[in-house]
Amino acid sequence: MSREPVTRARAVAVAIALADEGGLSKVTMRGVAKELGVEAMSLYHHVANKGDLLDGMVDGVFEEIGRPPDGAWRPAIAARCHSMRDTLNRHRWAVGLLESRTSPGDPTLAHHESVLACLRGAGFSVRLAAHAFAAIDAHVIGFVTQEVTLPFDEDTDMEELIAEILDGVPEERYPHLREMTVEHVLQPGYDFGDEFAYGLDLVLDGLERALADEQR
Amino acid sequence: MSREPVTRARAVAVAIALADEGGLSKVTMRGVAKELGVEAMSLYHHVANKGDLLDGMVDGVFEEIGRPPDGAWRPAIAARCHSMRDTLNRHRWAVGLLESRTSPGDPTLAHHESVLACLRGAGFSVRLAAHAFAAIDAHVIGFVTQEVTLPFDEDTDMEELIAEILDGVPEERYPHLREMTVEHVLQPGYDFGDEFAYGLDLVLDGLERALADEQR
DNA sequence: CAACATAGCCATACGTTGTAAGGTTGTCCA
DNA sequence: TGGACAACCTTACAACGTATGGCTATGTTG
Repeated sequence: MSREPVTRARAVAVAIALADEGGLSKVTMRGVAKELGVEAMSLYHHVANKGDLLDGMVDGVFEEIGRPPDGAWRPAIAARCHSMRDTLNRHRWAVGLLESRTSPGDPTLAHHESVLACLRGAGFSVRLAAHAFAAIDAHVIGFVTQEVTLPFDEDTDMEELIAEILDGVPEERYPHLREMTVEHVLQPGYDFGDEFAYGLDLVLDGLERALADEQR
Repeated sequence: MSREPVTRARAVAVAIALADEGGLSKVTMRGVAKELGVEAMSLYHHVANKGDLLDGMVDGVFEEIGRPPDGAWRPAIAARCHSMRDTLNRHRWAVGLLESRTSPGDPTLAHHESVLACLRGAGFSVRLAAHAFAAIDAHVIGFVTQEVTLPFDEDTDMEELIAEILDGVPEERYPHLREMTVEHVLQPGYDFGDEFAYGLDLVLDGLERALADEQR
């Protein structure tokens, strides 16, 4: 394919592209190598093993996530959370990797550092910043996990999907699930993605209050 | 190993046990079969394919999660969230499966039904119940995802781990990360798990307020 | 009782995976 | 000129999911 020399960065970039278009299962040493115009074993001169390649992909994703901009902490954090959600949705395979790879590289650490800096700079104590950090990322990661599990393939036949869903959710057995599906989820204009901002506000509201308490 | 006839339920149970002790990668058709005293292909008379087996594992996990008990909604929901966290921690492979398997079985649907029933029974409107449902599970799933990624293997040499961490988090490059590690995380008595309740309260506080608003 | 269907299990085989071990080629410096 | 080194390749292996096609008990039916 290409003729530039192989590098770790190029291998990671190709792996990300492959995963984007065909899921994580498309990321094989042979597949990445072929895309680079090279044989599988040649990759081992640039990455230690497949795990190392996956670690690189995680770092690549974190590099894409916008850091909290300057200014008041709340809009700054909200912006980076929305950016994180967008990025993780653009790379649907990434949420899964987050929890299997446990050796963060520099881009990942640097991103976390920037979030922490934003909070501490806004007057959060170390303790409250720790609370905030965990709660905020839990919401983002958890929400995207739910989002990625939804049975939408971006272009699915809605009629058909609806029939299928209602078929799998019989009235008698799951009355409340059914009620929510029919009266809310299937209503025109409903978008599960909107729940993201709602939940995020819940968390940020609480943190705002906690910060005020702390500074009282 | 065993001589009772193979069933889907037994296969799923063995798969869960294997995953618990050695991670998801120990779950192979051959491995599960051997544990049942049978050859790999025999499993296909009881599960459609490996994906079906994994779906069964997810359902098995949801069966283990306690449903919201009777009584006031807030303690009920909190109890089921703590139960969910405990269960997902007992089966560390499960969070990863949640987001890759998209065809919930009856135990999974029934569990969600029970949560929804709790909220609706407490007076949540359909719309607010939808907000709550998404926000609550986002927190639980997201938090456990973070938890599972932590570099603790339940019995790791702390001294060594600390040195390793501090080595990977140089003062100059990640001052806030360093500060948090040294002044907070590495302090005696610190337990990341405690952040779970804090974040959950943030979410539940917000929902309580929203419910009050709604009923005003 | 004989004939046959079915359920449950197994043997063999194929293509794909990660990667160990070692071989080839080309470039650059002593 | 020679020799080190980097980049790449070839071959090979064990383990994976599963398609295909058996085998063998048990039970059902004429």
